[in-house]
Amino acid sequence: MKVDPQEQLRLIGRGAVEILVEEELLKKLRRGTPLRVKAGFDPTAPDLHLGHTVLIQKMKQFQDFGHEVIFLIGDFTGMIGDPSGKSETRKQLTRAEVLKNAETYKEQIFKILDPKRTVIEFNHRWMEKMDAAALVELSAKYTVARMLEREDFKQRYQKQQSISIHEFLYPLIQGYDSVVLKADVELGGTDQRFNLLVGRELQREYGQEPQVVLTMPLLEGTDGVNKMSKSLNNYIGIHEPPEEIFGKLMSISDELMWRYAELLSDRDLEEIKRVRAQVAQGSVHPMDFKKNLACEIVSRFHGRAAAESARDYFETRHQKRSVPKDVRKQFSPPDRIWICQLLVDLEFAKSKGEARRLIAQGAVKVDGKMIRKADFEFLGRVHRLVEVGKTRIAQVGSENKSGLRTPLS
RNA sequence: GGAGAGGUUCCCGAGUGGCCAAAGGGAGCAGACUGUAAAUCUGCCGCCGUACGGCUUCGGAGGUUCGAAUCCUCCCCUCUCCA
Repeated sequence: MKVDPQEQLRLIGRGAVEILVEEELLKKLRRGTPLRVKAGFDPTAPDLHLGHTVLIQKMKQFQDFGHEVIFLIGDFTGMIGDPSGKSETRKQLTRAEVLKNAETYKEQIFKILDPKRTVIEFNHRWMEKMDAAALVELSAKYTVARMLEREDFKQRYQKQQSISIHEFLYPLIQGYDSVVLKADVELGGTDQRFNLLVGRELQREYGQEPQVVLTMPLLEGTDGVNKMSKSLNNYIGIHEPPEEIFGKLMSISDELMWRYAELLSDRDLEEIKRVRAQVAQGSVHPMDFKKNLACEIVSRFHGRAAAESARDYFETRHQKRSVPKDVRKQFSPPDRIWICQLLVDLEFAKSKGEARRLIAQGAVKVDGKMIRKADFEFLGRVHRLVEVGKTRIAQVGSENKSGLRTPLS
């Protein structure tokens, strides 16, 4: 696809928080040769969630314009752990684990990116060979004062929290990656701003044309406050079953829904604005818009059909309050089993004590009837269905006798 | 090297010999209300087949005591100031 540089710039800028420096990007685009666009990812968390996709969609956009995308897995920097947020020293992954995670990444990113225009790199490739002298040379190119400019370091320093020397190496190495890869552009979340700018600085030091830095907003998690992350358990993973994604999207707040629409939807920004106004004046129900948004996102990763059936599932389960046709979680119970034990086995409760509490609170139903006493016994030959709260539901598998299982779609 | 402050349950944070499975807040879960929205209100929130009780937990290892998160010894870790 040949698109006029001006036009490319306009489209690339959409949704971006900032582009440093825009004129430089335009200049690079005008050269007409494919740009090398880099973005780094953590090797420890191969489960991509919607937050990651904001960035990956941007990479895809570059690809669509004919540029080359470098998906950099920071397996060497992973040893350090990016200090943004609270960092613990991470355990080092073995080569095998890294490769396994990389496979998972591939499987997931290629739902979005074009494999033919994507290069997957690992920074251990050059970092492992770097000797102490070279590292000293690299660290001589940056100063402590400048390091402490980084918001996160500054704060931790002020709050009297520890900062290890090796954490300073993180931005340095990430920047050095750009030198090695001769990146023209580096993409990242706004939290990466500092690191990306170090890359510019270092490229200059090494006599290269500095990369353009493009930052994307961080997507808030389902809580609407913190950035989406697995460890905060406020994430929606793209590998999750369609019903799960759909359900999670339906439970975000209306306010957050607009944010998601803006960052995740392909819809025109103007259109979103228009619907928002309609919702405000009451002519469109927010839930309808939310359902459509959920459909759009689910179908991106699972296809149209799956999205439709996820919608059906949602409607029967939560609006009609009945049991959907396809209950994902099926199991084969023994002839008789203590209900609390069963709830633990199904992972509906963490312990029998918790199961007991759930029952006491009226959260547990068997075949649609609320269980009131914790000594209830589930009879494999009689009972068919277990529910906990509104989202946890499992039924006795009709054919399957092989024990607990969670069939894929 | 010296002086001081500190490490508590998922997180923050009280607790300085028994009334402590440990205040309070947050997160989480359930219920009510709803549009499974948000907000709000209520309950739960270490484990054990429940009540009674038992077990494990307050950086680690020992010790004192009828009894320790709380006292003592050693060790590990973090922060500040001085050299």
